[in-house]
Amino acid sequence: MIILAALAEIDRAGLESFSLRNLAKALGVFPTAISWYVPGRSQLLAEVARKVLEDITPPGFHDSWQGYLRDFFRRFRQAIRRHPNAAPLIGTQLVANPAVDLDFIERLLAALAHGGLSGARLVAAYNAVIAAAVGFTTQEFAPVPVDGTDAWQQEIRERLQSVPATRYPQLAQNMKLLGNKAFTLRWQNGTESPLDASFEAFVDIVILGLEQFAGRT
Amino acid sequence: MIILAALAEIDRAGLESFSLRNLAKALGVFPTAISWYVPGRSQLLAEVARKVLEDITPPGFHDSWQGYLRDFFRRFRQAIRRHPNAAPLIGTQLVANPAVDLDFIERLLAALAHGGLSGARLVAAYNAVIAAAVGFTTQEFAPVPVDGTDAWQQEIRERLQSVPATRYPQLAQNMKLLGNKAFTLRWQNGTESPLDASFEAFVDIVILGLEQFAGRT
DNA sequence: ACCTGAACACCGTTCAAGT
DNA sequence: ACCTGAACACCGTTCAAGT
Repeated sequence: MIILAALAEIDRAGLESFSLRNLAKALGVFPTAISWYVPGRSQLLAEVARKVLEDITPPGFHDSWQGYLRDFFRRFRQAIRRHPNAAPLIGTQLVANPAVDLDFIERLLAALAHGGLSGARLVAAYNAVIAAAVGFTTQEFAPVPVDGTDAWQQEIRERLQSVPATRYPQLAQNMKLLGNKAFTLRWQNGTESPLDASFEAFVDIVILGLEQFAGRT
Repeated sequence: MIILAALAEIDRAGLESFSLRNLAKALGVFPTAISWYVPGRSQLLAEVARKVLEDITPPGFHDSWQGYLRDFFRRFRQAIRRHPNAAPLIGTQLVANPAVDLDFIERLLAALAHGGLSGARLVAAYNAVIAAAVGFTTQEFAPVPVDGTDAWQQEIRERLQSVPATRYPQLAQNMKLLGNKAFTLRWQNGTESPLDASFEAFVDIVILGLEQFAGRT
């Protein structure tokens, strides 16, 4: 399967240096042979994104719709954790996938309907769940700049430590908690420094919000 | 300013076809002249992403921390709405920006602290807000595949309409509400078909969730 | 059906040279 | 300080040709 080979290439060498020619080389084949299997580069990457997210539909029964959502969020993150180099593909390629997994959507809608949602509010809640899952994971596993040297890391660290407490009281006070743990204040991504606690809290927040949203008339 | 020129190029021709050589041509200059101003292509795109998100810090005073958050979410979306072609840059380039806007972070933390959060829970809430904003907008404005022809659109539409109601009751029942309005079931993105109502509901859900999260011991 | 092989129009980045 | 100009090693995609 050419999609698996492409994903393996991305896992190995990263998305930045991925090319159809390198893929062809890895397969021991001429560059132009790829074109026979795949209509184009972007379509191949879209297939890779789908491959990464396959099998995230929570199986079996759950004690509650909240439990189902929690299970989904964790599976979604786990899927990207296995292929962090492909993370940038997720946010962009998921737009409108003709062969999207209808079973997945049906079950997610069913869970939300079980929570008391229907109609336009059900659709809004569905979008909220997808947006939340995509947002956290793409951020957590977003690639560090190629210039991610030690000097570069040190610079961010020092910049955060030397923040003036008079102008930035919250930043100064929570400096140690924020460093490498808060989005836009990190020098490593989720591969090296996972945000487990933050993710669990995020899932809590979204589910709590959905509960309230469902409870309102 | 070269960053503005790059952004204008992306607005005009799209991110897919953006290249340093095209940018040079638009500036009436030799391709290699670009290298004098910018260390590399990816750094330039990172600067573009920052440019798009500048001035999203809500100004002045707000009646509540919830109001502040709501204002932020809307401003964030508005910023991307102005440059939808640059949307794919947001999710991936925001990782760890050395010259990130500290004023923005301080004020967001202050708003959340005002809501009763502190310490690790404050950091988690901060991450939740960023993840939420990034997630919805990158999804909403994610580029349609280059193959987004009429035939392609028609295919998704028909596929959704012919869903078997026995196996997919939720999908079948909410078919009209989901088509072009639910993530992964759209054939247009936010530029042509904005998800205003869904976004406002999403903001509600996140803020409601944060209220609950802050209220728990 | 599947791959080779040559070719085309591009691309980012280098480095020396000009002014 | 700022740009030219030539060059390098790449890239995706085409199209005809082979088997």
